[in-house]
Amino acid sequence: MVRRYDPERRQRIVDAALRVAGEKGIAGLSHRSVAAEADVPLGSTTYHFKTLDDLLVAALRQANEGFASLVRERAEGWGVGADLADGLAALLGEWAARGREGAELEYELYLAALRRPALRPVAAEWCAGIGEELRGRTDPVTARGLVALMDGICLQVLLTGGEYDEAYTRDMLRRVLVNSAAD
Amino acid sequence: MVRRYDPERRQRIVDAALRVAGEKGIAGLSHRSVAAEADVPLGSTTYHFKTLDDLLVAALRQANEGFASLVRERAEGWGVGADLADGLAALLGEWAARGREGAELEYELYLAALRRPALRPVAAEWCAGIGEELRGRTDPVTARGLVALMDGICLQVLLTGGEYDEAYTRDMLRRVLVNSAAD
Amino acid sequence: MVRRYDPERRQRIVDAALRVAGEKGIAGLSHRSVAAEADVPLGSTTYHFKTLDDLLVAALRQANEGFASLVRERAEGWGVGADLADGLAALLGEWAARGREGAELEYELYLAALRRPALRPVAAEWCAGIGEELRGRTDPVTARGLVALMDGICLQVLLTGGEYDEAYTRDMLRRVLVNSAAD
Amino acid sequence: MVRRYDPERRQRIVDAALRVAGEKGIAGLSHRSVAAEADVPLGSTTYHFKTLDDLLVAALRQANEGFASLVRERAEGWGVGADLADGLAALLGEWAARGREGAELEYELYLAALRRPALRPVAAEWCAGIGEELRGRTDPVTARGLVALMDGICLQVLLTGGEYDEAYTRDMLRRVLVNSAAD
DNA sequence: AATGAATGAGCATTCATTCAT
DNA sequence: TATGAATGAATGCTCATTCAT
Repeated sequence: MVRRYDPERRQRIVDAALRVAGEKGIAGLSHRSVAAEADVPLGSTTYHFKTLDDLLVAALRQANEGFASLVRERAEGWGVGADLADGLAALLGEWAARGREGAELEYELYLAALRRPALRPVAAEWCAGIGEELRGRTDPVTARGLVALMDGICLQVLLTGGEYDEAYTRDMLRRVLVNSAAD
Repeated sequence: MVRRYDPERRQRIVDAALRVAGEKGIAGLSHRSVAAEADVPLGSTTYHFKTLDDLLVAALRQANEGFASLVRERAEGWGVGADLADGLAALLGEWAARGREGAELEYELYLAALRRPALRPVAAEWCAGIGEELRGRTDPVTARGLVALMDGICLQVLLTGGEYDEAYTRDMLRRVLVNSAAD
Repeated sequence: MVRRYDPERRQRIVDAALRVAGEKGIAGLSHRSVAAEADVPLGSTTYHFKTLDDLLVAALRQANEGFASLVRERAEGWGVGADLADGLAALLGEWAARGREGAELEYELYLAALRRPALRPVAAEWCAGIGEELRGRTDPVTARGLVALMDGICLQVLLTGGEYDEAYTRDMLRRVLVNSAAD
Repeated sequence: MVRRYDPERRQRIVDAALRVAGEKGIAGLSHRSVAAEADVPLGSTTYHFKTLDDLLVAALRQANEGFASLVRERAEGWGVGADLADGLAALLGEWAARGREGAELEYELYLAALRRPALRPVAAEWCAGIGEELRGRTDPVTARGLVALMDGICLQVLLTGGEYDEAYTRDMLRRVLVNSAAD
């Protein structure tokens, strides 16, 4: 075994972990499976990440970051009211279009956070991106409702294995938004 | 070795599985942990449930049954439009009031279907209860939106550790419902 | 479960055992696998055959019987010398033509008998068929050599996964036979 | 827990596996039985040999090695024709003289290839030793016949529990060889 | 800093056999 | 007579983590 000078090994391990978790779920993530995927000796994963949870947190934080930056980029074009619904529906469309695997992984984060305190803060960041962008474009209660609705729609797509329906999503988001004006 | 005559052992194993999953999460559920909780030999769990998935399915189905019967009972008092929102919001209130642990467990089982195809059909039944009662009280698209919204709201309650807010839920459900008239 | 009147169940279990052993090898034979293949309750296999060895012996005896009767039928046409080589080579051809599965199973018997005394007598019967027919057609030493050669050729076919070559077999058998005249 | 520094553990596990297989047959070989025989923790056997087949392959290869080197050593003295028969018969005599247990073990491993594809290539090596030495001393078809005959003779010795008869073996090998000249 | 080796705990599953019905 | 239920033992295998080098 040649000891390579490999300054990005840590990053490569995280990438591999995301790939493994995407394919086999968080339950399929182990030091061994990650080491194999990263083509790195087993000891290397335990060296860079003392425990599995450490590795999990690093991987999920990176996954979140991708979502957050997507939100930031797209949010510039969002208006208020019906326009906002268009933007959000399109955003979910982009999210879903990246494939079931990534979406599944990010939702598993929710699930895992339910039981693993170490993941709670990471899970909390997931919504933060959208939350920030909604602030100023609608009232807080409506914002909360929008996020809940989007969550529920994503969940249904994943659990039923159906296709994401952007028109339907836009319609529902609009209903929640339009009435906010009347409050 | 005492060989007990125990005609309800199968049921006791399912009950134990629900208890274990409630306490330690699905990840903590194993033939061994269930056997210990049910005070039954290990072989007994594999005898009654060929695979762990079989046991999981039985447990999820039983958990669902409680929710389904709750829906059936309450649905009689539901009207249409705003009244329907009242009924649904109250229903979720009752569900949440039974305590966090039960709700968490049901959601964890529900979300586990994401990665375990064997659970998908059972997860689909979860919504069926509400779905049936909504039929006839609103159009199918609106019904789908209502279920998505309720799902999202429940998820938020569980993940943020906040309290269930019935008034807010009613408000959001109404927004989705009221506009359905205009379609 | 309907308790069928099924007077041939014992036989059906033996047939199923042969099928299972043919497909998965003797190591894959268990009360359960046989019961499933025979579409019979588990208890039925242990009822008719007290132990697994009992079932194994019954199954292998039946397999032998098939080979023995094949030999008896064909042996009528055998002559002496070169003619005998023709007959034996053709016999092996028929044997091999029944498919790898049956041949594998019968050879596994040899292997198993090496370690399981219960199977020794059954294994001994395997060669008896040919032995009898060779008596009178050649001297005992040559007979022994012929059987050894046939055994070795079969073994090579099975282990290398190659095709049975009747012409080559005939040639080799003839060499052993022709020289017997010179002794 | 004493963690021993034991650089030859892998080899000791293979040795133990051969001992176990010799005593209890391949069927009695398990990670546990080998670990016990090698006086090594269970995890050690699965660490060095990912699967039981891997261990089996290593054991078979080592068993073969003994035979192969025996062949290499003796082959120098072999001539052609009848002389070759002398050499081969003597070689089998030496092989058999090492005792029934070793021979039984080597044959059991060899025959196990029937059902375990992983062992097939290793089983093929078994003949390769002789095959190489025969090349140049006779034609390929005759060589194949010689190996088949030797295989069959060894099998008979083991299964009948009889003694190895070198004179008989020489006689039969000669018959196959002598006629090769006439082709 | 890096890693191969090591290890005890745990897992899902299969099994032969026994026994109450 | 049949058979579903039961059970303890065993199996192959994976794993997180530790440690000597």
